[in-house]
Order: sequence, then structure tokens, then C-alpha cells
Amino acid sequence: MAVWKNTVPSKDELYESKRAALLREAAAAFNRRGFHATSLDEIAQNLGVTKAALYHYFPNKQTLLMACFEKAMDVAFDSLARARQQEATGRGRLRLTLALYLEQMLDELSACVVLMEENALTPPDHARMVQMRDRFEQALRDLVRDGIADGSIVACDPKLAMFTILGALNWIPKWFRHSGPWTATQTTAAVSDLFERMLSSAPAPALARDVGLMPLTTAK
Amino acid sequence: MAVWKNTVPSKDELYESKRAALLREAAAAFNRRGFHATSLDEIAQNLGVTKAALYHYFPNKQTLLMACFEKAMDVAFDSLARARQQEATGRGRLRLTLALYLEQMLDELSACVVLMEENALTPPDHARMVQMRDRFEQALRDLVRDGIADGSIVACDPKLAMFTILGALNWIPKWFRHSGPWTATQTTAAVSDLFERMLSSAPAPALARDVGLMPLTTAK
DNA sequence: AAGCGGGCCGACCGCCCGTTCAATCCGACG
DNA sequence: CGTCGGATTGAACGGGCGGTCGGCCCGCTT
Repeated sequence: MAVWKNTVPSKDELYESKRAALLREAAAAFNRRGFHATSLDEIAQNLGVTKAALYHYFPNKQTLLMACFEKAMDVAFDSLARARQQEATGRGRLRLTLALYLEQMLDELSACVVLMEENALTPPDHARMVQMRDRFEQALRDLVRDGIADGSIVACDPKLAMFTILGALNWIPKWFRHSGPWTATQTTAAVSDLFERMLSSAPAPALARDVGLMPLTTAK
Repeated sequence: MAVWKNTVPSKDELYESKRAALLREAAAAFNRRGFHATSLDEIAQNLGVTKAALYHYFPNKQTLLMACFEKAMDVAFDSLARARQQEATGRGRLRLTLALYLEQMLDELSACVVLMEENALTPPDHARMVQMRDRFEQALRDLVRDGIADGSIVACDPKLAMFTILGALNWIPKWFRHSGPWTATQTTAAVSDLFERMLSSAPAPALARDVGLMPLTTAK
């Protein structure tokens, strides 16, 4: 019996994996079509179940949205922590944070950037979400400030810079398709290059002319 | 009677100005809260009338959305034409196009960038909208190509560059507030500087440290 | 073999909101 | 002052969708 522990999914594992699949599907739909435009019937149908089945995993639609958001924020803060550890300059940390975040969003989560349509949440959830998002944005602005201080980033307004970069980032789910010509890794690298060039004190003299020709995996 | 023609609003002028006000209000609401999250009651209330009154100006909610979109595209192509006339290099044309578009979006129209939630339109309207949007995006990519060819823009992937820039642009209505610390003109200039730095073959060595300290009006 | 229980289904409820319509208001005009 | 017509209203309708509930199916246990 114990032999099978890691190969045959237990009841709980099955439950969790289904729940995760639901979360991914919901996140993808919310990002592509918007929260209000996505019906539970739609999500359920994509998963091959009935709407009522969803209620075994989430008490209501709002909670589903909140769960997407929290997972996204987990990824965000995790990316930030890893970048702080691996990179020394403000620019390096900023770039790595954004790249780790984006790549995970793109392939793990079908992008959970549901920072929009926040008004759909209950006031306490909304407050919690705004607070976490602001903390993340503040951390990113601080990276920009660090970069300006250590000379790796040009003089600029950190607030505007991050508004602009996060806008571009949040928009990516609208046009990125896994079935498209670019892989998640290629897209991440190319977008990071653009962001870096915008802020670097030593901007690259050239960028990739064709994202589809970039390396298919991250060089390690 | 004819004396008053240009001072006292005629019936038609009144009708048109009310219709325009409705369009502005709707555009602002759609951009801030999303199409599906915005109820007609809400728009009507902000205008001091009843929901039913709106139906004297638009046959239904979808048409309202489509009208917003078409106005935005008018501004877009107009900006493009003016930029082509005034600027010689690809970079100059791209920058001016984006700046004209953004500034008009910000103050005239409360930003009508409702390229999202497209699924809300009827198939014919949707097709029409996609076609116009694609034409505009193509024109912008061509400006990037021109810029690369004439040396004003670095080697890069025009498609990705415009996806990124338009993403950042489309996100601006989410955070820009007329009551905020930055004017539309300041914001436009600062954002344009960021975009330009991302793509220019001769990136500026420094940018404004504080958007709120930039000139309040465009220098002419 | 029988019983148990979790997972899922079909059907239904109720609300919200887009849409309609008859009735009313109000300014213009004769 | 009466009438006409467009603008606006209040009330109602109907569909869509989030959410609920009772029951069925099926695998596991004893």
C-alpha cells in the first residue's frame, strides 16, 4: 500500500489537482475575456463538468477570482525574493523579478493578472488585494530607486516607470497564445529586454529582430 | 433669428452635445470599470437622467461601446496622419503618433481604449473593430520598421515592440486620474519619453525624476 | 452483498440589468 | 392660449447567470 503513495493519486491529491485545474482554467478565462464576461457554465464546460460541480471547490465566483489573485501575488513575491537573492544591482533585480513573474504567469497559470475588475470583490477582499498589490508595486519602485542609486538605471520617475511596465505586463495575456509563434520563454526574454532597455543606464545597442528566433529555453 | 445661430444652441446642437457627453461618460466608465461591470443605470445617474433616456441617443449598450471604439480609432488615425506630416524619422513619427493619441484620449475622451471586452460586440461589429485595430497596429509596426531602416530606432521585433507599448498605453486609463498629481500633458510627455527611450537608437541619458515637475503644457 | 459517502448532475430559484412602452413634461410655434 | 412633438420618465418584462438543493452514481469499506 505504502508503495503506491507517490504514484497513485490519493483522494486528497485528486481533489487538489482538480481544484488547481479549475483555478488555471478560471484564471485563463478571466484574463482573456474578463471576469464579468465569463460565466461559470463556460468554465465548467471547458473542464467537462457541470456548473454545480464547481461549487465543491469554491463557495462562489468571487472566491475564485480572489484565489487567482492570491496565487498571482504568491508568484510575485516569490519572484521578488529570488531576484533579491540572485542579483546585486537594482536593474538586475528588477529584470529578474519581472522575468520570473512573467514566465510563471505565462506557463503555470495562464496568467493570473486579474488586477482589473477589482470592483467585483467584497470590500474586505478588495482591501486585502489592493494592499498586496500596492506592496508589490512599492517593492518594484524601490528596486528602481536602488537602480538609480547604484547607477544601473537612468534617472526617471519610479512610479511612472512601474505603472508603464506593469501596464505592458498586464496586457500580455490579451495577446499571448501558447499556440502562437512565440514560446513563453522567448516572450519573457524579449519583453524583459524591452523593459531593460527602457530603464538601463547602459541600453543595449540592439535587440532581437524576431522573437521567434530567440533561444527556446533560458540559458543556465 | 439668424443672428443667434452661433450663440444659442439649436435643437440639433443640443442633441449632439448631449450625445457627446453621454459618449464621454460611457467611455470613462467602460475604461475604468469594464464594459460588463458598468450598468446603464450607473452611466445615466452620472449624467443626471434616467436609464431610459439613454435610449434616445443609442439603440442599445453594444452600440454605445462601438461608438466609443470608433471615436478612438478616428483619433488614432488622425494622430497618425498628423505625425506623418510633421515628422521625418520613424522614431519621430511613432512618438508623435502615440503622444497625440494619448493626450486626446486622456483629456477629450477620458480615454476610449476599449479594445478589451471585444466579445461583447455583434460579429459584424467585432469584425469591423478588429480590422480597424489591426490596420492601426500595422501602421505603427511600419513606423518602427521605418525607424530601424533610417537608423532612428534600434534593431528590434516591431510586432513585440508595439504589443508592449500598446499594452502600457491601454493600461493608462486604469491608473490615470484627472484629479491626480499629474496633468494629461505631463503624463503624455513622460510616457512618451519612456517609450522613446525603449526604442531609440540614441537613448536619452536621463529622464524626468518627477512627472509632476514637468512643463504643464506642451511647448510649441 | 449491503451500506456509506463523496462527487457530480439536472432542475430550479431569484436577482440584476438591458430593453421596451405608454404616459407625462415642457418648450416652440401659431 | 392651445396644440404639437420631441425629450424624459416610471414601471414592467424577460433573459441570463450566480447560486441552491435533492437525488443519483460509483467506489470503497466491512
